[in-house]
Amino acid sequence: MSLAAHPTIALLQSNSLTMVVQQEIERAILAGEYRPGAKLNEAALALGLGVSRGPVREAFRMLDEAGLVRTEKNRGVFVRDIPIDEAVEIYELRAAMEESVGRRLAQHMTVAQRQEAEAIVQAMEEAVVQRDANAYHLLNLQFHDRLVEMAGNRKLASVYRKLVKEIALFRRMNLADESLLPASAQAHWDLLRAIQSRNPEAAGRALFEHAMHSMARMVDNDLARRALSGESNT
Amino acid sequence: MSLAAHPTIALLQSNSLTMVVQQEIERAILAGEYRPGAKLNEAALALGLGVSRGPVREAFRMLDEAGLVRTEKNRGVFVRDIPIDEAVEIYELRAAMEESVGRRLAQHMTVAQRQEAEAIVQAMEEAVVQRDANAYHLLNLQFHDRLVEMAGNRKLASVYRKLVKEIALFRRMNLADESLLPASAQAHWDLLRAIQSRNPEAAGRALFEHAMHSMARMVDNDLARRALSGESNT
DNA sequence: TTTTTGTAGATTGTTGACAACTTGGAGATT
DNA sequence: AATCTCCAAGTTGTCAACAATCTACAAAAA
Repeated sequence: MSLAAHPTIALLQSNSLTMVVQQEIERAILAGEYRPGAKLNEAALALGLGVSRGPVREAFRMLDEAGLVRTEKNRGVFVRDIPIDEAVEIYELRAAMEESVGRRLAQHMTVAQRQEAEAIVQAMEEAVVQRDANAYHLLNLQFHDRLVEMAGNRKLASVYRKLVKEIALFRRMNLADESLLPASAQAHWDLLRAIQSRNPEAAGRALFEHAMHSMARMVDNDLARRALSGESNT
Repeated sequence: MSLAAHPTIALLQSNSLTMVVQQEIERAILAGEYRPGAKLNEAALALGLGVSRGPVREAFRMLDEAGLVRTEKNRGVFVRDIPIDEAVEIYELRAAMEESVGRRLAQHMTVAQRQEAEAIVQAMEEAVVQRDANAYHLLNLQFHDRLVEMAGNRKLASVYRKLVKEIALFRRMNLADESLLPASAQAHWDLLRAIQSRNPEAAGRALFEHAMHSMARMVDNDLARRALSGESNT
């Protein structure tokens, strides 16, 4: 029986109810269907998904460990509200990881990989022309995700993706100013050029600076928004 | 009611049964009471801890997400057996993080922090004199953990600690050759000197190289052991 | 009015029971 | 002997009920 496990079989094997529930709640959170800080009601979720509370609770424990929700004993589970300080910390960590990615890619990136990355940046250019900030944002995520994966360190890729999910929770992460998109697209061509230079230090530094730059933009956005809405901190 | 919550109260609040169970299983795994690959029996654990299977299952989901166990549907939960490839990946990621730590420490480490770190290395020297490889190992872990914490990025510290736990699962991680300890202690003085130089790049590189060096030693150890016991791969 | 106390309803924490699945072996078949 | 089939025991997956806790509101006290 050494049939290469049929995909459907693998699907059924990994899909305990808990897994399905976990993925669904995670999807809903990342899609913004629950606001940061919102309370997740066990019984209501269980009812909505047609399962009992057991699997929902198990899914909660996974999401808690992953940093997407926070649990208060006897009070419930809440979508995490990432404070700006933590968002900054995540960006800094991510920058360090991307630097490492840049170094590795400068040494090992294949032609096919470079072409794939170029295709994504090309698509970003089109999103810029069409003034589609949302599409641009998704392509941007995809670009960096692909680079990280191409670096060939699965553990790094896995941690990176968890960080990206947490960042997505940051309240004001969202909409980049449309006028900045053209420059941003160009910056991604520059990243590819730096990698193509085959100079690990230069490529690493380029990706590092790029990440720190986008952190700075996030902080600016946050400060501006905070000033507008007259909030104080958090 | 702004009494600073009494510690005991805080304790009881954070300690649902699930948390207690999770910590206990984690402790047992990291203490080596269960071999990598060993099966964890839900009912037996629940009985042993005096709780029902629910909290045990929830703890399993947390440990799975943390990478300490692996779950196979309908078959059970097993202590993860980290393959050498993944151990290498973790070391590489850790090296990138430590480089970042070194840079930050070179810029911000206080005198008190430096003295604390020096005290740890001093204790390492004593462990060397006493040929206490176990104590040395613990001090080594503590040294790096403190440096990471001193860098001031809590997210980085949290991810770092998770990586250290996973590495601890690697079968052949353990016992450093006793004859290598003196040189290793000296290497830690060198790390502190590099940080003290206030040159971020140099300090980062020093910590990076140190981490990569200990990865290389681990790989060598693994190869040697594998050759001895006539295994092939995994 | 303001604060405190008490209580009902809602929610979470935990448990035990049942269903579904896997595993290992006894007996049948080749 | 080797292989197959089937079954029983053990284990995990899921559920529903009960216990413990929190929350909100109304009534009582200051």
